[in-house]
Formats: sequence, structure tokens, C-alpha cells
Amino acid sequence: MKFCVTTPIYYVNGDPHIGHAYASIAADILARFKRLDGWEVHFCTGTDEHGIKVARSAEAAGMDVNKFCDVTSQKFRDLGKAIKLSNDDFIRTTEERHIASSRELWRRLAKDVYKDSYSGWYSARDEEYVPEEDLVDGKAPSGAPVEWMEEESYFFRLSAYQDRLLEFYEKNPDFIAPASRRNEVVSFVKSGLRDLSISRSKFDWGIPSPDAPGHVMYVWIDALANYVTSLGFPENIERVSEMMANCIHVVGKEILRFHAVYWPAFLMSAGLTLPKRIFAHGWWTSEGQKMSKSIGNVVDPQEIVEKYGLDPIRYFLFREIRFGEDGDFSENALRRRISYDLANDLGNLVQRVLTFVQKIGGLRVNYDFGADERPLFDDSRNLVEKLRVLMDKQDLNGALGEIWRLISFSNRFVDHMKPWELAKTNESKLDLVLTALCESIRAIAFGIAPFMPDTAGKIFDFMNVEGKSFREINVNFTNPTFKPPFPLFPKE
RNA sequence: CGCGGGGUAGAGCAGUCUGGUAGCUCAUCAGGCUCAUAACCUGAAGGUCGGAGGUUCAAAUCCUCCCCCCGCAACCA
Repeated sequence: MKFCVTTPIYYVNGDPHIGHAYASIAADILARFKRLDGWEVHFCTGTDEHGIKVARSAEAAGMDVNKFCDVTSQKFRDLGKAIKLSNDDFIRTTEERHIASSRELWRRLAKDVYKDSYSGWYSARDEEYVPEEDLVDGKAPSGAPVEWMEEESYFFRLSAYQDRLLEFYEKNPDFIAPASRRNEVVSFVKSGLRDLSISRSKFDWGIPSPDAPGHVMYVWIDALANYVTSLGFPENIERVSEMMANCIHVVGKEILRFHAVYWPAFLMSAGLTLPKRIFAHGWWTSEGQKMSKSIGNVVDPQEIVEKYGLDPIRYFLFREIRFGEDGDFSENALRRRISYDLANDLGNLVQRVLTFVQKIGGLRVNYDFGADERPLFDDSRNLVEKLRVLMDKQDLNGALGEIWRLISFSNRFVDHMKPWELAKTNESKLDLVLTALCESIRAIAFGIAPFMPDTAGKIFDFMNVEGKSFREINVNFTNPTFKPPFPLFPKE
């Protein structure tokens, strides 16, 4: 039972923002869920460091390019710490292992690679080709003059993979998610694929293409290869195959095409196993507007985590919208979620039940459930199975909805059973009710653990539960000693 | 006529295939209850279902036309 999940490797050209944190946390949640469910997991993230833009940024900053990459890559590593990523690997495309892996991948593409020339409108000032339709009055969008250029380039025979790709999408309808994105990709491929220029000779900040002096690899070959590098390519092919077969690439919608079209074609050509799914997530606006530096509404993940705490942010990002769609990040909405969902529903449930257990001197376990307690107990024990189905579809929003159904049911159960009255009138009934509630709280803690590891940890600690595996849910409590709880999401 | 998705209560969405009193979650208001960071129960307010026409006893749902929004449209990480 092997499972692999990846984030995009982040381009070191800019600083981390909430979008990076979002993709990373999504992958982290999937990874943590699978680990709790007993799978061997490989969760990888990292930074993409080659390409003309990085070289130029380094120059603009007056820094050596290697040094520049060290500094910016570290920012993403720091972000990972701040949002408690449980990644097993952090890859940098400038690492030796990756350079070797990319070059080997290139060699394996050989039968589909040929040398030709690439031509187009080139802006010397911007150092890039400008697509014909982007020209403004015969100039680059930046206003720079363009000239018709031709340069030698290696090409990948992408056109040869059109039918194979379409057949693959047909046979694997869930390869691209969400479904709306799949349609975009399929219609893109159907419209006809052109061969892909995969080398550059105008700059040298890249991985040298094997057997092609003066050429470095097109950054996307280099970047995509990170996924197999991290799994041990080319030395450990067996592991690469096993992991890729059950691998989810979490990507932003803006880079879906590279992952859903080019990457499978490269893998087919190289004779490697294709990933199980490409999941394209949506984008966040901020307070109803597109995030932009000039408006000043770019959400800095570390700042917002410091202000509201990590778990509330991790919760909000996946509760507020369906994973795969766009959403709006607003502090009002965030505060509402914290107050209503976290403090009032979850926090209060744990508090009212565990405080009560303390008050009567500890839980006296009784599992002889009757018709009153049975439904709650069954829902608690069945929660993980329901979550499994949803998590396999990366329906993170649905999973949280399912957990909150159990929270809400538990709160209703307390209100109906009135344990404070049972304490005076019917102690054995009270024991049944509290046992059922402790069962549900434990199940809820496991359910939220992938999303809010710290909060789950606190509940596990209150209840002296290890919290390492979903299997613990199926073990009956045996007159446990609990610790006095404290509010999980205190209000001012 | 490039391809695709969508316009339903303050917000987010379901319902459209297989016509029949317009629904869910959250938010709002009133009353009840109170073990708790409170929750729960009961009731209420709020929509000409993008627009116009048509079919039908009956249309959010079928047909026609129109308006608006949003993706994708290749070497951009």
C-alpha cells in the first residue's frame, strides 16, 4: 500500500504567498490521511530554480545565481515549517541528484527528440519570444522592439502522442480532476498537438542537455522530472513505478497543461509509469479582489498564521470552498469559521463533554448501548470509511462536511440526553451516554487530524489516545483516565 | 458563429436529464432551554429561478432568440 503526493515545485522567482501554502497544505492533508490509514507515503515538495527569469532576477538583485536560489529556496522551506508540512522530501532542481535524473530522462526520450530550428518574434530586451497574437503594434507587450529570430533547438515529438494521450484520458476518466478541467485538456489535445521545443541555447542557467553542446533543457522537462527524481530515478525504478502508479500531483490550474499533457507524453516516451491523477486546484482572491501587490491585498501565509493560528487557517482553506474551485479569502469569513465551526461546534463539544467526565470523577465505560446511543456509536466507528471514499476523490471539503455532521450530531445528542440530569437520576444511562460521546470525540479527533494536526493532538492528549493510526478508533476504551480539558479555540 | 462551464433568497450551492405547490448550508429576527467557549428545539423573514417569446392544463425544468459572467485557446514555471 504505497501512496505518493506532490506539490508543484515552486519557482524561486517570487516570495511565497497563500496560493503556495494552499497547494502544500492540500498535499499535506492527503499525505497525513494516508499515513494514519496505514499507507507507506511519499510526500514531496520543493523549488524550481532554473530558467532565464531566475538568472535575470539574481542579476537584478546583484547576487550570484546559486546564492540567490539558496536564499529564495529557503523561504519556501521556512513556509513549510510554518504550516507544518509533513513532507518526506524537499527537492531543489539545482541538486546533483536532480541534474543526473533529468539528464537520464532526456536520454530516454531520445527516440522522440530531433534537432530543428525554432523561429519567432524575439524581444532582446525581455530575452524571450513573444507569441504573434501578443504583439502590440508590432512590439512586445513590454514595449520592447522585436525581431524575427531563428535558433537551433531540440524538439520533442509531442504530435506523435496525441492519439495515445486521448486514448489514455478515455481509459482513465479520473486522471484529470476536477472533471471540468479534464474537458479543457481533452479539447486542447483534440485541437492538435505541435512538437515541443525542449532546449534553449540563448542562456545557460539550466541543466545541460546530454549530447547537445550549448543547449540547456527547457525548464519544464527539468521541473517535471523532479517527481521521479524524488522517488529515486533512475537508480530505483521499482520504487518509482510503484509510487507513481498511486501518485497524485496537486497542481495549480495555471500549470495543468504541463502536467496533464506534456508530462504523460514524456513518461510514455521514457517508458515510465504515469501518475494516477493530476488534481488542479483553484485560485484565491483576497477580500473579493484579485490578489495584487499594487492593491496591497496579497495574503502572506506566515503573517496570517501568526495572527489566527495555523489550524484555523488550514481548516478555513478547505472548508470554505470545494477543493478545485476558486474562492475568496476574507478575514471576516475566517473569523466566522473560527467562532462558529471551531469554537462553538467543535471546541464546545469537547469542552462540555470532557469537563463533565472530569466532574463525575472519570469515564465509567459501558458499551451495552441501546437504541439511544447506537446511532452515534455507529456513526463514530463508520466515520473513517466515509472519509476514505471522499479523500480518494480529493473531496477535502466533503470530508470536513462529514466530520462536522458528526460534531453536530454529537452536540444534539448531548442536548437530548441531558447528561447533567442523568447524573442525578440514572447513573448507568449516564455511563452509556458519555461512553458514546467519548467514542465520537475520539473519532472526530482522528477525522480532523490530517487537517488540524495540532488540535487533534490536544484532544488525543486530553483522552490519552496515541493518535498514530485510524485502527485505534476500533479499540474500546477501558475506564480511561482523562486530563482536564482547556478550550481548544479560546475566544477573547 | 473557436471550444467549454455558468447566471436560482444576503453569501455559497442543489434542483434542470425523467415538467406538477422553489430547496440545502451558513448568516438574520423572535421565543424556549442552559452542562458548556454554549449548543439545541420551535417559529419567522427573505427569491418575478439572467431577459423575451413559444409548447403545455402546468416550465427553474422542454424549444427559439437575446444579454451577462468565467475558464481554455501551447512553449508563459
